[in-house]
Amino acid sequence: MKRTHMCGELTINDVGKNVVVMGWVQRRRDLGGLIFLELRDRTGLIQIVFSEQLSKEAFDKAQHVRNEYVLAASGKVVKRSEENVNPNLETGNIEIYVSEFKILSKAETPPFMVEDRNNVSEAIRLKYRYLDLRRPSMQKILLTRYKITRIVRDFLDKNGFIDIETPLLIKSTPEGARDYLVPSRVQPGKFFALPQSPQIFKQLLMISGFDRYYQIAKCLRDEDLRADRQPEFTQIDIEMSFVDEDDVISINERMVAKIFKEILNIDLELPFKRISWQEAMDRFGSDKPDLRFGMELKNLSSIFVDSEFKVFKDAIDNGGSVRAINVKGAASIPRRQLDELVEYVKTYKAKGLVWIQMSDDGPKSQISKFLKEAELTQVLNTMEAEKGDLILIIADRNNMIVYDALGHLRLEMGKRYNLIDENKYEFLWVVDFPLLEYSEEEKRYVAMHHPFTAPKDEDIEMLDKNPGQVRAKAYDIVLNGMEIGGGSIRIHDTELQKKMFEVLGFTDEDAEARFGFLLNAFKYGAPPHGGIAYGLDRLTMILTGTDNIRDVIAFPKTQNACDLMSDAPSEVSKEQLDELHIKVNL
RNA sequence: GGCCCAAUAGCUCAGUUGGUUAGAGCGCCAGCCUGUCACGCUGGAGGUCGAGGGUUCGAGCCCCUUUUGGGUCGCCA
Repeated sequence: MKRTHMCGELTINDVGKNVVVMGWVQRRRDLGGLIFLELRDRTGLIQIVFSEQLSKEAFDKAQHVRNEYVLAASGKVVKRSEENVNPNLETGNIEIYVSEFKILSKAETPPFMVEDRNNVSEAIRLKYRYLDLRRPSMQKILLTRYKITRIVRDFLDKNGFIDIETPLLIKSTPEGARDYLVPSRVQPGKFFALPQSPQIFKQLLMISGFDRYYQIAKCLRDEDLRADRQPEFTQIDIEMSFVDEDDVISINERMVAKIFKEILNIDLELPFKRISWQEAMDRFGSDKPDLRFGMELKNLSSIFVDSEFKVFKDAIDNGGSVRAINVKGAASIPRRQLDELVEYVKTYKAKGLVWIQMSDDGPKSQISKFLKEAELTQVLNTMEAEKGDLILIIADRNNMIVYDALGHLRLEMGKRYNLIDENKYEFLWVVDFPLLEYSEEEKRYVAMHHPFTAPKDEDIEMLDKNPGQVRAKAYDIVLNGMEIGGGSIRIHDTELQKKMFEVLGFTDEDAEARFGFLLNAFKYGAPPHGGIAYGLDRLTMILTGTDNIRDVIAFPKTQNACDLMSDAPSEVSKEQLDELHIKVNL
């Protein structure tokens, strides 16, 4: 028997045809003298019918068929009578009268039913991932993922980009995330790293003159996992020569618009909004603001410069600030929930949270007695507070803590009060990131993006005296509060790159040992270049409406970075270790 | 590394203040059933209550440790 049709593709137009379908048994309904099976393939379901009249042999065999058996069934497509139509099934107006069929493969009773309404725990799903992936919703997600990459390849191809592979076994450059290491058998005691991204190689390809490059590239980072983070993930990696920020941004906007048009049939308005990193932090307390709702941060510092309320004044005097959000209509929040919010902001290192409830009897706050009448009035004016509102204030000596805590609080309150329209797609570019940030841990400046990001021309002179103030030619593309991609114009000048390494605290020897090959390459004529990389997994999450990165990856890892299906990672034999000259020290 | 949540039948869950033989739905097995479509009816099998220790006359339930899964902070150039 040769398959003639896919199950879900049969229609009323096929009535009368003799067809052969193949697939898995979704469900069996045995009425005694009549057996209905639903047969499933990736296109959908079709009901196939067995009875003694149609074929005694087939009917007898069908008695023994169970769920998830793999069948080939041959028979005639028949229109169902009016009263037997199943409106819940795509193919519900037809069925196949089976004259002959073959069990291609038997199946044990699966640990869970292969159906979307089944609410099976993720651990079980991951252990039997091949069964989980039979479910239509999972098939749809992976199909969408495939469509996205196809659109991307199409678009980039038409715009002159070339897909070039870069190596997986590369030099470890201990800057950034923790590397996955691979021991070298040939060179005892030495290790490769798996790439955190193809960053340096794509820059070298620009120096090689390929002009426009892309790759759907696996990236590996040995860091802890999150709902949107896997150790092994995929980037849409792009690099272009002879471009500035606007060039990169505009071609990417067109690509993203094409993806949204073809996947969701949504026409995005171009160009996307652009705001500076500073503005994003000031207004939203985040470098990836969710623009689907307001509740913007307001700076109250000027009100409290001479305040008698120590907490606020102290924050301001020490270079910090006092900022707040207004949660409209939340004044009647119970005390217990306010206490929870205090705990919530503490997870972001805020020391406390001041609230003002705009109750019917006027403003109520736990710090009322510390506030002067004029201060309160100014706060309420600035916050445009009305009866029924809840003002939440955070002060700290460290502005980043104020931003971070209040930014997360804004998101949390947006969620709690249902202010987020799930059908909206709010894009923006966040630009003018700081080039460097000071690391308390390492007591030095570290690159905010990566050490190859170019500073803005007008800020280069500050590199020596005021490195924290230098802005970068960097841009992130943000959608609904998620960073879906980021990139920059790169340094293409040996001297500037050396300068950058110097600011990062590398000695010449360090820089030479780690990145000497790149510095060398710059010597032989490097074009100005820049690019971007998207998180394909996160993009797919948004386009499929999932909030869990494991759902958009066929075979993902658990929070402990394990594969529950294959049981990786696992121990290896002594022989394998010996060959690699590795001794395990537990 | 820290904090929080969860773990009881194949799956999803209930299980009262610590008290008789741990339940339900789905699934599974058997029988009946010719228009079902989450078929129906009848009957049946199925449990190391994640693991280890403790308290107690008595532990699914309380305490400690631990494992696994999830969320999160740190971390993620």
